[in-house]
Amino acid sequence: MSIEEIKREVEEKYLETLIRKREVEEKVLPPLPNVESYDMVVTRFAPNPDAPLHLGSLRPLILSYEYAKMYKGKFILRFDDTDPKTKRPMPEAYEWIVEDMKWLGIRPDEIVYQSDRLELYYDVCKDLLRLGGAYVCTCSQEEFKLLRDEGRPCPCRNLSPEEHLERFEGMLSSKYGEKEAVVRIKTDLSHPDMSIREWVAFRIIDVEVHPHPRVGDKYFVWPTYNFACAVDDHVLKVSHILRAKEHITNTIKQRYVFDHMKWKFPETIHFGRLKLANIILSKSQISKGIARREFLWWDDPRLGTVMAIRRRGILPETLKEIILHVGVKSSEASLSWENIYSVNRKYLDSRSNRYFCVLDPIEMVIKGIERGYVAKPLLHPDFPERGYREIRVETKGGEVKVYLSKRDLELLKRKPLIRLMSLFNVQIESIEEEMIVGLYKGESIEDALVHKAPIIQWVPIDEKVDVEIVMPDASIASGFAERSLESLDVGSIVQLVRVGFARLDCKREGKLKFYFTHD
RNA sequence: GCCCCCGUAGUAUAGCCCGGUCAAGUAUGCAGGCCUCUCGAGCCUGCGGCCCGGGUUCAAAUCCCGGCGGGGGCACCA
Repeated sequence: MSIEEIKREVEEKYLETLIRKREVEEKVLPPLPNVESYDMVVTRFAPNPDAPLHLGSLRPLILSYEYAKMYKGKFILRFDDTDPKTKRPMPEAYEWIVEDMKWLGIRPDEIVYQSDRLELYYDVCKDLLRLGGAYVCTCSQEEFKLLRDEGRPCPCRNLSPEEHLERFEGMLSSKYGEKEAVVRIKTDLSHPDMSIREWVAFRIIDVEVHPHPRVGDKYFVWPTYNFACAVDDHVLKVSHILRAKEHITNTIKQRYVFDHMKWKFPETIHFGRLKLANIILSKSQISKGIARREFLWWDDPRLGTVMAIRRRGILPETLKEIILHVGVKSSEASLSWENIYSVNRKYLDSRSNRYFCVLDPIEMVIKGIERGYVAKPLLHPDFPERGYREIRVETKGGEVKVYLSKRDLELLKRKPLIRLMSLFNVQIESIEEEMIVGLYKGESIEDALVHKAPIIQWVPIDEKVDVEIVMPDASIASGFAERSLESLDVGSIVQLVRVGFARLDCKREGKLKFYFTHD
């Protein structure tokens, strides 16, 4: 039996098993705990819309969504926008987040804005006040901290619920100014973590100075994240909270609200932080950079925002695969562009058609040609059925002129014979500063292979389109590409042969502007 | 300083709960080869790891203790 025959037989007999194996290998999320005790799995993603989504947000987002899908449950997008002052929401960010999610293929079953729900939080607060689970504290911050550090109650703590209810009404009717009164949740006064002791549930914000982008100055008593989050996780019937470990103390704080109210606390999974090596994620770093004009915008190619990587041609499948692979482990994971690229390349390779593009162009004259040529390179070498492009070269006085890339100059110096891909072979005669001279050496591909001639891309001198590529470091590479690219739709991702994958970002003034994806 | 978490190859992940089937699997990376009209993809081979030290046990990546290393939290932020 020849090798071919064996190969064929194996494929025929075991193809099914091979395919099945691949399916099994697909990453499956571990089951969620205690699913049986809920009517439905409900998860939520709760961003503060003070910036667009970034790679770090993807772990809670994708995991929450995927788990809801896995259990045919419900997935809620909740904007945690209860701080008009220090983490003031960006009006545009609400839209951006929805758009980025849509691009990721994630459609929430419900969208909730916490800034619409202040009355609800007030109601729960009053219940809590009545129950003695919370109180209105009018101590100064300094006084309070002194007592707290010693594990002693402040003078407000033991006043009657009626008194606190009255004080709370006072807060709501602007009897107090900023920092003059807060609502505190009663906790273990001797809790080893100081921040947990008697944490703040409501504070007063001067909305004349800091209006909320959605509700303006309508409310000035704002719940803190921990209070609003606790109330909503219960009211929205969230069954499973998937959040990063940085939220562990918040989980402990929120549990006090549930305990006071006799609510059942959702199952909570804390996973480790996702660190992205050499990728800029920090909101403050980004907004400072934009203000200083170091970055173009939130989608600057150097940034790790979803907007940015999307513009560069990273696919949603890639991000999903990476997040599912990383999973829910409680240790930190550090990923780098390398990891993202290799997954993305896997998806991109079969989808992206091939085109020629030369960067830092240099002219080459090829002598000794009798007639004109039309090269017909395949759009994709693995899929001939997709067809080919036509690249025409004209001959004038026995000469053809094309552009090559200066990046190939070293290669040309080492190898006397080269092949212009899908066209013909050329013997290098001389290489000057701005001009290469070559001699036509026939069109046989076999010759080229025998001589191990490098096969390089090229662009005809009179049939070209200007191209600019925004590189990952935001620098711009420019050159020429074959004209068939002119009909490419904006947003398409192609492989520029021997350059790399790139996404067509826009067409402007006869110029094609790409964003470089990766090689 | 005080609380908490984590530690499998360069990176990520499986295994750890319920010790033996793990002389540790997978992906990526790196090295080499094959294939190919791309420096892409594919295929093949190789490199590389249970943080350290004790203990329990016939047997430990898996259980216990200690050390070391890494991370997080300590806001009227989310």
